[in-house]
Amino acid sequence: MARAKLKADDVFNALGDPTRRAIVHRLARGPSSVSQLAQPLGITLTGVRQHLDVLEGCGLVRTEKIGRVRTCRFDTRGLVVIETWISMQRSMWTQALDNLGDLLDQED
Amino acid sequence: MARAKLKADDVFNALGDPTRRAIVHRLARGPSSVSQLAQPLGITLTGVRQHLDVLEGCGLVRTEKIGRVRTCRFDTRGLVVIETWISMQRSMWTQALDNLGDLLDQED
DNA sequence: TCCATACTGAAGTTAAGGCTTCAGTATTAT
DNA sequence: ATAATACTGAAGCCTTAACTTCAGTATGGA
Repeated sequence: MARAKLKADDVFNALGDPTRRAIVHRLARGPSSVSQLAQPLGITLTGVRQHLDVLEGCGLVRTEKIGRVRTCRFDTRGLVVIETWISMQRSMWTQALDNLGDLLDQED
Repeated sequence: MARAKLKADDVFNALGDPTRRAIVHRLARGPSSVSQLAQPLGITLTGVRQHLDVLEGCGLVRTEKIGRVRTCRFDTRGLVVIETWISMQRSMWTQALDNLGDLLDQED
């Protein structure tokens, strides 16, 4: 099944949870199995699995199951999505400031 | 009262909510009163107020009350915080890939 | 002065989501 | 073949947080 279009909403929602942020942070340092992720987090494998679903769904993590081990990797696609969102807000804001400046220049 | 240090955790948490993202998006286009924010969102003033507290607390919005009107403005400080977090993860990931490459080169 | 506007704060409701347990399945090791 | 490992899925618990109502306060206009 092909992956649906990645949404900034979903990425922010995913990173809004501290445990998921910890997982991303961990995976940025290198790949890991589900068990390895679970251990330092102090939550069950099931809990980790649920977070991985969310993270995979928004392009922050990719996973691959080989044998009985699922290997999880950092995925930059999710980051790209929010980087785009952020620069969008920034440019709108700059634009708004410019417009205000123009108005002020026109005064008198 | 001075503002506490801004945390990436708080900014992501703030942007994890669709209504708050809508508020930020709106304010990036220019300042707005609380009432003006509430109207298109279809929630009460009180609801908006609560979101503004969160957004102000993490440096995504600044507000200023003049007379009976509170004017809300976009604030880029919050964005800077997460931009930093993002580039941190990216650089860790790049580093991890480099290390892997070195290991592979050493083989044989 | 009287009323409308613009917001604020405390308190309650409710739904979502983060986590668990438990009972599986599939894979690897002995 | 047996047992241990590594994970999965369904179901439920339970806290958090997004929202509301309602009863204010302060400001601005007629």
